[in-house]
Amino acid sequence: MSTAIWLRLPCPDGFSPEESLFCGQCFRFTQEEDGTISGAAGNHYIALTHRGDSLLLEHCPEEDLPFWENYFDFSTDYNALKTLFSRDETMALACAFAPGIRILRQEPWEALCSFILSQSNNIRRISGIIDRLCRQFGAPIPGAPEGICSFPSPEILALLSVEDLAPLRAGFRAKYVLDAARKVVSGQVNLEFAATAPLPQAREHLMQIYGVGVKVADCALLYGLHRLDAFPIDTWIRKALARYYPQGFPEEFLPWQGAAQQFLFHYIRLAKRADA
DNA sequence: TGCCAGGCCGAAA
DNA sequence: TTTCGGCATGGC
Repeated sequence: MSTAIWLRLPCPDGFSPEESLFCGQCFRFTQEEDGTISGAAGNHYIALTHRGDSLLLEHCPEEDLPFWENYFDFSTDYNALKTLFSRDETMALACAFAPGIRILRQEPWEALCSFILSQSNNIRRISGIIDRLCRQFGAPIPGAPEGICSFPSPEILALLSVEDLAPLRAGFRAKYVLDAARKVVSGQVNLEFAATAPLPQAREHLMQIYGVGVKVADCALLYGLHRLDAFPIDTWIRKALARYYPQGFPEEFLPWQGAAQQFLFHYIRLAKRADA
């Protein structure tokens, strides 16, 4: 019988791993009945339990702690953001619904690829496709349970064909992933440029990829490059904007409208408020 | 069983 | 410029 080695990672007041990991911004985590959450980001694996003001990390190498601190964006003051957002009535409800949400700092390629696969798809199936993608073309993560693999690099995917991706059952999205991988590897698409360019140029740059439109580009910018000014508008957000913000989303949220969108998305989608 | 999903592309009007 | 069908697949 093995003895678990636990590391304690203090977390900011109000942070919720459940709300952050299961609000539709990443697709590689699951939760057991006992509350344990496990999953992978990039080539890092984690199994965690939330206890008070800390995360208890099982079998986590100490050198991984900075990665997860950064991943959960512990350095950003979300209480200040929620205070700002809550000046608006609907956003106040959204922030109260899941106050523990944080915008995860995902790896740029992984986020881009994941949201290419997300289009016209549901979260459950997206998770399945990404799981098969990692198992097929990623590498085993040291210390992780068998079958938990890293997210495959664009260099690996760029060499594959649509036929190679058939086992993923990604449908028409497979050719989009390959085009993205090839353009990233060739340098035609530069994710570092997208991180710093003005939002319109960053969008346009990513939209060179076949199968990447405004929505997917903004998801890559928000979730992969932590550009909180990017504003992914999907079906739910479109409904919410039409219903609650016919005059447009509050301008004062502009620099952080992507973060605001995440609270709203989760609230509208789960509370079904758009049709209420 | 049928609807629809964190969209996008390309043709037609 | 706007509208709309098609695209693959499988949760619910």
